[in-house]
Amino acid sequence: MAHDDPHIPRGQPLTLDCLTCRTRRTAEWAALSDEDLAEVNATKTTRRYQRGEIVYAHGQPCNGLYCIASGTTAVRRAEPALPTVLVRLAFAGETLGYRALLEGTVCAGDAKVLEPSVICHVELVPVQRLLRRHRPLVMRFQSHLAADLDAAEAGLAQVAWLPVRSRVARLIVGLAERSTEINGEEALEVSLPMTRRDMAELLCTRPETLTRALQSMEDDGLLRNAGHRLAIPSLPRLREETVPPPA
Amino acid sequence: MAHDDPHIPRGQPLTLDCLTCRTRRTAEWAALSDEDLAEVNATKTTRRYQRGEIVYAHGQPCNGLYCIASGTTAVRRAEPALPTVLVRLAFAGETLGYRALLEGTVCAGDAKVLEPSVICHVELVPVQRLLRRHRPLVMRFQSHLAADLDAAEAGLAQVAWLPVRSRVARLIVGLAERSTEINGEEALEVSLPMTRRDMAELLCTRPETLTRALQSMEDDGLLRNAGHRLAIPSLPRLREETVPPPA
DNA sequence: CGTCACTTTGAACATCTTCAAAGCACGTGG
DNA sequence: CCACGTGCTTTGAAGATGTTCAAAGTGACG
Repeated sequence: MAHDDPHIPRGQPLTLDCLTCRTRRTAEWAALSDEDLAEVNATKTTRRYQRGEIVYAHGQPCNGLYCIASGTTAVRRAEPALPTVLVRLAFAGETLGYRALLEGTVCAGDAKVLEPSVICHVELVPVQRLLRRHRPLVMRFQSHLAADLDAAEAGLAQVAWLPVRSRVARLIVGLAERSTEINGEEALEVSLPMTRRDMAELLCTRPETLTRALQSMEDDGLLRNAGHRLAIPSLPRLREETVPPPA
Repeated sequence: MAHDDPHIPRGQPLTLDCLTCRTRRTAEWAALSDEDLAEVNATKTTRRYQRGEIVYAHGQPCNGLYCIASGTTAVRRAEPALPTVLVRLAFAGETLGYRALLEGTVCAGDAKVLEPSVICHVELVPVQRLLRRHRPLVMRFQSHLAADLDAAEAGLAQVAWLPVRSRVARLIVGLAERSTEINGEEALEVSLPMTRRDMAELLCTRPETLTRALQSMEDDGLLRNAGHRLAIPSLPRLREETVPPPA
């Protein structure tokens, strides 16, 4: 897979209506009235992204917002003199690039699409105009900031106290909870739309260590079919792995 | 030292004027006019805190804001089923507890004073009133949120890519930069107002590992006098330690 | 069907953690 | 004023955990 190939043909533009978007109620834009949203809708552009395409790049000046209609993207963070690190995944309904916009800074990292996605782009100026007159929208973005901070701090807590195996378990449980409505004891599947390298970065470890952790969990019957799609025989049993080991 | 003793006598109240506060220009309140600030000043209370005193505790409903007039406090984060972790230090001029206030949640962790401090408390209601009518103040808090997120993500990047020794170097360089105006090649001192345990948590490691890292840096002539106050013979040389080791 | 990237495996090694014990520093009470 | 207790820090040794490098598998896609 042409993971880092910059020559991927760009997807075709397509049309999509904010007012009837699947994410209408979850995205930041839920704070807007139909009229205001129509304004966003009129100025936005939509296109398909293939796996591996860059949404925005580190150091790039903010040129608006990106709203994920469908798909998953990896949000990386660049730190001077260090390789970038994958800090979080963004799913359908989430808005990308909002921090650079709110703070008037350049992008602090990269956003790269993990699976074929549809992403809308809203120009800088219309958003700024809306933010100026629309308090609830500001509050929504503020909440997003708070949620991201929360997640980042939770990540630090986990790295500080948990071994790799437990962190893997937490990631999988989290994805399982988000991907399906859980039905008690039933077996369920979860897809990992990222490479082992990405997943390793998200967990602050290396791909080899991650493989071994997954392997050991499979040996213990906590997982099956360790590829990019894995089955969970018992979510409760997997959950037991999310706390520090007893010893 | 009565680190965890809840029976520490509470410091005496004292008066302090926001308008002439040393942090007038740096704190969030810099966004306010003299008139608005006078309103804060009228309703706030000020008191001294001793080392070890709790400013706010995990799970506690938000009862306003805490503004550090002087001193340093440790901000911890609680994650279910895990010990709390020290996620950042807050210095004079910083406001504590703002996230719970903005988001209307309970406190996500504890804030504990590290050295004798003076901290003002502003009641919930006056702040909410100000936030409702004062855009720039909202933006200031938003920026604080963004800065904290930035720091948390930087922390993740460092844990992901750097060994303990480099992380220690980064922490010390950061403290050195914040504590004094740097004068080129000169030797300088930096105080560590926290225990080895706290510092270890901040770096996502254990106290023993931290001690050994400091020891090895002292052996290499990068530090001297490794107690709670340490001297830096050459900041540039220490800076070299903040990048991944060559091998 | 060959290529290329990703994944897995193995073995050696480095780093970090754990547990136990000794050394210090400071405040308390005799 | 000194002795003692308590908690923090340091040290040591052993072992677990995680990393690195190299090489062999695997799978997708041209």
